[in-house]
Amino acid sequence: MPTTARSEPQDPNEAARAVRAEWRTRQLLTAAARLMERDGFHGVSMQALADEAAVSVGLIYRYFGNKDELLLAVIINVLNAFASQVPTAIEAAGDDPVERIAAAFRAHCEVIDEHRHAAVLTYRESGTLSPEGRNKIKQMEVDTSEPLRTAIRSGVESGHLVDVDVQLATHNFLLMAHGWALKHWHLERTLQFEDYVAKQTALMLSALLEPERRHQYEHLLTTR
Amino acid sequence: MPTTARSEPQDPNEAARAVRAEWRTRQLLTAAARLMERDGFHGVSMQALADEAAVSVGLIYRYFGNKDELLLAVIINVLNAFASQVPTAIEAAGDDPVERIAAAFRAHCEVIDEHRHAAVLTYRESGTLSPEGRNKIKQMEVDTSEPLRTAIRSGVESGHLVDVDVQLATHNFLLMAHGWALKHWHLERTLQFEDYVAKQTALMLSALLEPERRHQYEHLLTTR
Amino acid sequence: MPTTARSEPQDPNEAARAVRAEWRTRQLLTAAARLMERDGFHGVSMQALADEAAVSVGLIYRYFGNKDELLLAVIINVLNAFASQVPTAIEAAGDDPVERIAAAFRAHCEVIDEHRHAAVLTYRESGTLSPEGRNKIKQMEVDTSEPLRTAIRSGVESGHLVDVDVQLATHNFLLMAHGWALKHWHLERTLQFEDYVAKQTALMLSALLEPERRHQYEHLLTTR
Amino acid sequence: MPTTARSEPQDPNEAARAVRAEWRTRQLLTAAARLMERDGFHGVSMQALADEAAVSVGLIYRYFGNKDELLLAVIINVLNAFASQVPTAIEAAGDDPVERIAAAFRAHCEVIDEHRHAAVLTYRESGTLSPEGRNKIKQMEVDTSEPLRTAIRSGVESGHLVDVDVQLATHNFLLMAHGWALKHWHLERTLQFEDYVAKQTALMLSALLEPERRHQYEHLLTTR
DNA sequence: CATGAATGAGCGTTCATTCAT
DNA sequence: AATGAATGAACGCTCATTCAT
Repeated sequence: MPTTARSEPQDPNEAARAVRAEWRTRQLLTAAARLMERDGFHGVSMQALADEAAVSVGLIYRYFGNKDELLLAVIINVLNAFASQVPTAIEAAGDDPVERIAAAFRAHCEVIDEHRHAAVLTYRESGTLSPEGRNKIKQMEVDTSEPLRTAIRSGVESGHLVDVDVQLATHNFLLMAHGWALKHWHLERTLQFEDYVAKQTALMLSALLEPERRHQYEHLLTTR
Repeated sequence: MPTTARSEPQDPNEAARAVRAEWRTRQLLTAAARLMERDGFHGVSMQALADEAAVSVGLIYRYFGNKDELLLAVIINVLNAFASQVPTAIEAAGDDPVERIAAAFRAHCEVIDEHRHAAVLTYRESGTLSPEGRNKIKQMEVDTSEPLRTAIRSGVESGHLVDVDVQLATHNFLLMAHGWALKHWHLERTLQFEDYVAKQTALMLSALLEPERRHQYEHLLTTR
Repeated sequence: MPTTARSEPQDPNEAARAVRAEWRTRQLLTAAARLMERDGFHGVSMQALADEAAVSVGLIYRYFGNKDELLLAVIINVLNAFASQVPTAIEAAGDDPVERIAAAFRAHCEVIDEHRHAAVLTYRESGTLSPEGRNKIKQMEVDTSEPLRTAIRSGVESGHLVDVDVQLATHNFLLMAHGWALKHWHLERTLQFEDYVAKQTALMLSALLEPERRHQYEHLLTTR
Repeated sequence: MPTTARSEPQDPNEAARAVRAEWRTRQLLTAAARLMERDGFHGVSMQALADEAAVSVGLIYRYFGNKDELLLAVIINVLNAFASQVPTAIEAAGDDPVERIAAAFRAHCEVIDEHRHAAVLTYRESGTLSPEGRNKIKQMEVDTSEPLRTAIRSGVESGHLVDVDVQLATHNFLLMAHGWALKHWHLERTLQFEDYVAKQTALMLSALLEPERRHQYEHLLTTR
């Protein structure tokens, strides 16, 4: 047992261990998301999760304090994806306020599509979490939707959009993005992701765009 | 001792019993919806439900075969409210296609507001149901949204609305109606029901209305 | 409320009531025996019994204090049949000791065949009874087998039978009689009641009869 | 740290675990048999069983899928004892058909005496089992009684026994063997195992033996 | 680091029994 | 006499969690 303080985690063993741990965490998170979407949080036993991830039950507890923390981690994992992908997508869209809104919405939809397994958990199982967990999620949801909200606010302020309730517009975009995950039976099973995004973008923009700006965004308003 | 001849096979005892049973059912349904919204289906034990409804555990099983059936009944109860309230509201709106759509949307929102406790369960807990239960719900959701869908289709066919994907438009209206129940933390807590309905109606109509028809519906498009 | 002591239950109302009660008791006992044989004592709920007998649950408790008492009554009902049928059959067989034994065995078998439903309960469910109940049954079993035991003892004392252990011989006859009720899968399903009785009688007598007496009982020793 | 190369794929850990599991199974089976004989299958709760075996309820379910399976296992355990002990005893008896029958009967009685707790369950609780379980038991009972049946058939065919119904004779021997477990109150409490076996053997053989063979088997026909 | 046997609180459900009508 | 709604203790069973190895 070394008694010297080490400020640098430079021991190659330790590095390997960290890599291993990271890999395990991801493996467990993925397995958990997959099982929980299919069977719900309460429908997945720790044993089933261990089997799916090909580890022992005990090991799960080395990485997550308890089952609730695991759920929290799964949800946070999705929210982190928003935090990392949405701003990037917005920046890549350039300076045009409307293009940035469209890009933000598309990015939200893409994250949800990629994490379809876990995305529904946000709706379905958030009530299961501890108050602290719920607050954390709540804060993260506010944070991750901030770029979209900001883009909309900029659109209004720049005069590209009509004077709409920014909060409500954000809410609607998010609703539509999550609507893809809920992918309700109302929705034709034949409706593809690209169609969904394009059509919903067109619909929202045709309501939000200042009439005299519409001709600039024909490519967003037409869906063939 | 009845002195009047009755041709109906209605024993007064039996009638009283039926009333009592109906009352119990409603009492249990309400308690279940309230608790389940707060704690989720799995978070509510039958004992807790019995306590909330001030009856014994055993009695619940006289009215509902098991916990799943109780959830099913709670959900069906909401869907029945749609089935009874939405068509009425549409008829009361007269013959104008756009007014009928607005009335249908408002009716959906009202039912959800009245059953706010139970409405979220449709989203959150439908995965818990048996396949048969889920199919029944699915069919009922399709059926109860049919009046709205028909109203939108009529609007398109009469030329009041632009040529939009009817299915998707329905999906969006429903999403917005349920959005009131999910009433996400994104939504200002100060936004009142009337505001929500009016603003969402205005938003959707401003996207769907044929431009030359817009002036007829200023009262729906303006939200003060 | 009559204050005069009545030693005679001669009130016609009361008589009618007694008849009714007797009828109810028999109805319940029969239903209970039938259901319990099929599903076992624990497999029959009071509700199921009430349904089978077409009465209400509550009524059963007017006639039997509780479920255990009902089981006791069903078993006692069979034992009473032994007590009434076996001595009669023995007397009808005349004075010959061997004929009396054969008649006693046949009578035991007949009672078991007639009450096949309830007879198995003696074996299967006697452990369920209260100690007092079990003692009562035990005593009744000893009492009802007494005539058979006495017949065997007479046979030994009169020199018709070899000097066998009377207790054990009785045990064996009873075992064989109950063997018909248990009617194990070992037993060919084609073996009829008459065959069973005749063959078992022949077997036991061929072991018990004094050799020089055998020719007198050819009709009991031959089974075609 | 094993230094010897082992060609068997036997991990010492795994072996130890198997031993432990085997021990647990036996521990639970014994406790279950003991309690179930005293209180009947339905009279024994899983908690009571856990207490008796000094384990937790949950652990029982690691070894037996449910309560019914446990009962099945207890019964099968006895039947396996027949399957292993009866044929051995018969072979040890040599070639004489009558000696083989006597040995088979004695072996049946011995197994029942050793498993007195569990033996009664075959009679009392077989109705509790699932149809599949019952069929399995039925088949095993037929199989385990086959050696005895074969021995009797050989006795008849070799002319040692009179021309008796083999099936029925088997049934009677089995009935007598189980009679020791039921050990009815009719039976003197002072009758010892050896007496019982000897006397019952003598009784059956005196009925089944060809008269001219009897003198060869005086040691089986005399009981003290 | 990794295992999985072991725990026990808590669940959904049943059913003998009571009692107001 | 007869009903059946109502009770609640007790059951079989599950599963998150721990800990000796």
